[in-house]
Amino acid sequence: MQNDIEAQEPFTRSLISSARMWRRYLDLVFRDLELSQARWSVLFELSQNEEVTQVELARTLGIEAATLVRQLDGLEDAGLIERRPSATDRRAKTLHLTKAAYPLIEKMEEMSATSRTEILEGISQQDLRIATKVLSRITARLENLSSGEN
Amino acid sequence: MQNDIEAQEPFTRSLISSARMWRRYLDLVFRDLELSQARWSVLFELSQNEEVTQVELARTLGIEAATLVRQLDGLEDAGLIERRPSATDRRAKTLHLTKAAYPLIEKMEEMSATSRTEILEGISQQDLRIATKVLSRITARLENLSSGEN
DNA sequence: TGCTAATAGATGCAAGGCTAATTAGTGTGA
DNA sequence: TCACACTAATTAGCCTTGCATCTATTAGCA
Repeated sequence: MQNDIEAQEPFTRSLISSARMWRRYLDLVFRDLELSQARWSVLFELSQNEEVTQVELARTLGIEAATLVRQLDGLEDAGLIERRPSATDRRAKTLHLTKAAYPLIEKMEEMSATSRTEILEGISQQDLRIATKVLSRITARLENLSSGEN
Repeated sequence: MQNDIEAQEPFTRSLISSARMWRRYLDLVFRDLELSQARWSVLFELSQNEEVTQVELARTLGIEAATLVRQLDGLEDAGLIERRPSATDRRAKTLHLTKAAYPLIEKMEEMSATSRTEILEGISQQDLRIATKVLSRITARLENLSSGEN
């Protein structure tokens, strides 16, 4: 079934290092805006789906809730988001973008799309679709593995 | 040419988060050996290609030389590698595995292969090959972009 | 009802990554 | 040959992430 195990090793290396390099490149691109890739992804996710709680947001981002706390602290200090007490659960807080966030998000989305196109240039839509499918599957699998048998 | 730009966004997200999760999983798997994914990848690369200098190794790993320094410090403290002065350039040092490293590398390679198979289970060789190709291409592209236009 | 489990958010600490700056050594062009 | 630019390794300081732990609150069950 897995008779081509050798082919798997380069995959891991490419995955981890390309992700790191991509992140680094985005940090560079966003530098003038004083925001990192990490914070940008929080803002972007919120713009797609506001009013969520921190745990929910952390889950969709695939990071720990504790990690998110710091990003939110920074974004709140920068006046880009607000935490409001949840109406239904006094432990929880819901997250909201401020007015200041919208133009920034728009600009970052542009910059991010531009570099994406730049980086993915020359890769066929077909291949990209397959690669995306493979990566999603891996994410799902790792989610199971990490939580399941802990 | 890029008439399906929308399809690119999910790719970035999947890439960055699957890489993060994969790394986390490997850290967990290696925990008993007191080594992390980061250090393991240094050892593995050295086992493929010994006698290189730090800059060279950093380049093949896709990390900054400054980042590598700390990994090497740790590996040297653990008695797994040695830094020796280069014969041809007094600024440079060449890297070497110690005898203690080999059995450890073998064991880690096994563990790493096992989890790889586990994670990639159910993905066709064909798709995996395409995904690998896409990732390598991205790595190459990012290398150009980051160095080229500073 | 009242005790115990689980959950939401926050905090402390360590690892890994990056950039900027420092030190030592090479190389090159006038 | 000598001054200046470049390169190899290192250090310091910052950000992102993770795990472990804590507090407050909720929810489940006896």
